[in-house]
Amino acid sequence: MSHDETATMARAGADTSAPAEPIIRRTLHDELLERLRQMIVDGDMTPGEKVPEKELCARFGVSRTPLREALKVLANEGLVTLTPNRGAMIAGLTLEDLEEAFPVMGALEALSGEMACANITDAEIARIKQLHEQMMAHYEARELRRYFRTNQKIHEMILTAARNRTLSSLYRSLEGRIRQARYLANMSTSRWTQAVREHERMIAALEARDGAALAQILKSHLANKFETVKDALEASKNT
Amino acid sequence: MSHDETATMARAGADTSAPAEPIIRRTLHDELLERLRQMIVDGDMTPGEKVPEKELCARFGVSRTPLREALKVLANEGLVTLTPNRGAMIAGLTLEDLEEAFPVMGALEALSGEMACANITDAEIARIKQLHEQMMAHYEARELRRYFRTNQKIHEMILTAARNRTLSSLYRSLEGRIRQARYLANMSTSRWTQAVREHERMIAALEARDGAALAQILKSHLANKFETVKDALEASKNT
DNA sequence: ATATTGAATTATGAATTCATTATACATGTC
DNA sequence: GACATGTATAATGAATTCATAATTCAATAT
Repeated sequence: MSHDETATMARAGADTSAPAEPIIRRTLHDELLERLRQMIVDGDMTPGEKVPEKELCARFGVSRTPLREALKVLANEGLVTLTPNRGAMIAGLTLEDLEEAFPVMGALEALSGEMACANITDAEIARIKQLHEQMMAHYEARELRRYFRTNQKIHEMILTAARNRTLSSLYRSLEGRIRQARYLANMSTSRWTQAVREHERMIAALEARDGAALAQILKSHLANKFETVKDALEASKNT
Repeated sequence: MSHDETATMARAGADTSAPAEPIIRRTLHDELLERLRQMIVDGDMTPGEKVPEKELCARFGVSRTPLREALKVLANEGLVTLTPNRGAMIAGLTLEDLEEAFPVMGALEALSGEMACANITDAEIARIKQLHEQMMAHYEARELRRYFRTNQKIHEMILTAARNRTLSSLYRSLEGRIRQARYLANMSTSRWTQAVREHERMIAALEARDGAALAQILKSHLANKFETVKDALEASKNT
């Protein structure tokens, strides 16, 4: 090392006062948690299915410890049920669960709309309108899958505009549980049309920054969604 | 065994079709989870404090595995923060956290009131009125501690009357985090009086089963509570 | 042939062990 | 004397091991 290092430290070497960016280090269980949650929510593992501890360990190349830690957290979130000495199962969604979850989601979604109107920027509104146009195109083309993804993005953005992480995290947690139900296929044309109309009213309320109106629309929009999910659930019961 | 056992099975032996009551067996981590949560919420461990894994293991007489499983869940709930290789700390409640949590709690509490009015039985109303009388007595006697406990019971009962476990669990989770703040001592007399008045209006709305009114009262009641908690937090910051 | 009991197998819950990382302290250099 | 570097200690994350409970399957009795 050169003898004049301290005197010239700030000259050539990296600026130690602005430490690049902290290396993000994650623990295994945290990584697993995210992946498993994604798998369940995306339907890679269907409700009622046992969670094969051993297989998953092999698949992810980890030992049982972090996997089981992740499972405990998922159980706490309600995505899996954990029976002592009998391991983990993917939690199924009963009709009662749905009937409980939806009013709560309604309240949260309404709040999200209200707060979004109070905090959203013009740029964000523009971006949402843009997504809305995209979504309408998917509707015209009857591309259910893409419609759904864009739809979800819009709701995500409204949630983000509410600027409330507590709200976001609670809502996402509930939303994730619903998504398991795979209700997409069951959406009738009339419901779809209705949903699109509601979305148009949403955009209008958002532009006017009319929180109360947006809250109301979101609430009824969710009721519509509830019917779709309920149909799908009852249909799957009969298989 | 007697030869006529199958024919007379229900006679003398235990009735196998109604198996008494299932033995409730809990896992260690589940037990720990509950205890730790209680300890944190009750303030036995103050925010910022490190969680001494080793010591707790000794205290509860368990190994680190179930303890750490419980800590992961608590971290997910937001009660502790878990930094890789640096262990667990009791999560502190910043002012921002509070400002985020309260609107959400408001929405949930309002929903709770609405649903309670739709589902509550006369017996439950009677019980709540009884608790209310008790609480008023504690108010007159200026017994803050007892007042608070009875108060909490009343809110618990309303939540129960809403008949929605999803709602209950979300609300309790938020409520628990707030309770860390130890805002009790800071309640001014005027606020206390105000709170009592609000409670009287609550009871009236509940008896009339006026969901909208109760929702509104609960919401503003919570806003009042928010101010108290905020004061306490700011006061503790200055120490 | 069917049902029930008991042994073998499998898998889970918990403890222990191992390796890695952070913290505390001491020594050396400027 | 202050700061940095190196070393020792302690604690954490993850793997492995161990014990116990559940499931499976075969054998026996009805």
